Amino acid sequence: MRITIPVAKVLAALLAEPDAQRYGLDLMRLTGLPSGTLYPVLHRLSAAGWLESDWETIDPVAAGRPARRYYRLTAVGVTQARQALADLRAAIPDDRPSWGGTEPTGAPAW
Amino acid sequence: MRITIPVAKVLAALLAEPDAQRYGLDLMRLTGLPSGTLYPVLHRLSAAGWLESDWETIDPVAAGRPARRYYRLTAVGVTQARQALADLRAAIPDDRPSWGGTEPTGAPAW
DNA sequence: CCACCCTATGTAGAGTTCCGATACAGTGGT
DNA sequence: ACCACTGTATCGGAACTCTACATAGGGTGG
Repeated sequence: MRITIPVAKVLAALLAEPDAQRYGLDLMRLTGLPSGTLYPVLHRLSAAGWLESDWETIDPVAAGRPARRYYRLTAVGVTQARQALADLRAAIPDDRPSWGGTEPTGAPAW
Repeated sequence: MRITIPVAKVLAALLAEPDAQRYGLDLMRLTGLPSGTLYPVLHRLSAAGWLESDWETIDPVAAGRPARRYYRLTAVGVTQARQALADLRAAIPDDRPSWGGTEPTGAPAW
């Protein structure tokens, strides 16, 4: 499973509340991803066994909207996602290299 | 400038020590990226004005190695890179929902 | 009744990015 | 002669992203 930024956003959204029922449009709002990015990501994660999903059991006519497909992390997915995000955060650490940035004419030693 | 994970790794490596002279092989080691990924990233960052670079002035015969090409962040690059990394970190927030250290193996003191 | 927006999932295709392989060039070892 | 090492760099196919678009039902307005 290749971790990219869209993938990481999806994993972060799912990990934030592992018990919540998440569906496509919901994740689009949480991650800010367009549907053309999100759904392929969900399919890849499912194919990799990180996610499982099933259709909401409602009558679309009665509910007045299309049925949702709910996605949730598998046990494997939770572990892998946590590891992947931890690795990613470790690779992009906070900087703070001694000097505080846009100092007005402070430039000391060099 | 599109921020991807390889791009972010390069920016993080350069921001960690903005004064250091960084060259390709050096950044390959720091970021773990292969040359076929790193050099296109460096070129894209240069084209975007975030990086500038020049050749090391040595005699390769006397030094016993090829000359290096040194890359460093421009003033614009420093600002943009900081912003980009901050945005990325914000997009991939820390989880820790309801987690008691259930790890049987090697989980240290925290 | 058609146009249009809303919820919802999903595909198409162009463009961008990634990364293994490869190239080049010089040093140095066996 | 051949391989390993330090360097920079490109090529090309696979993978990924994302703007459109497709589908489908409900509701509202002209």
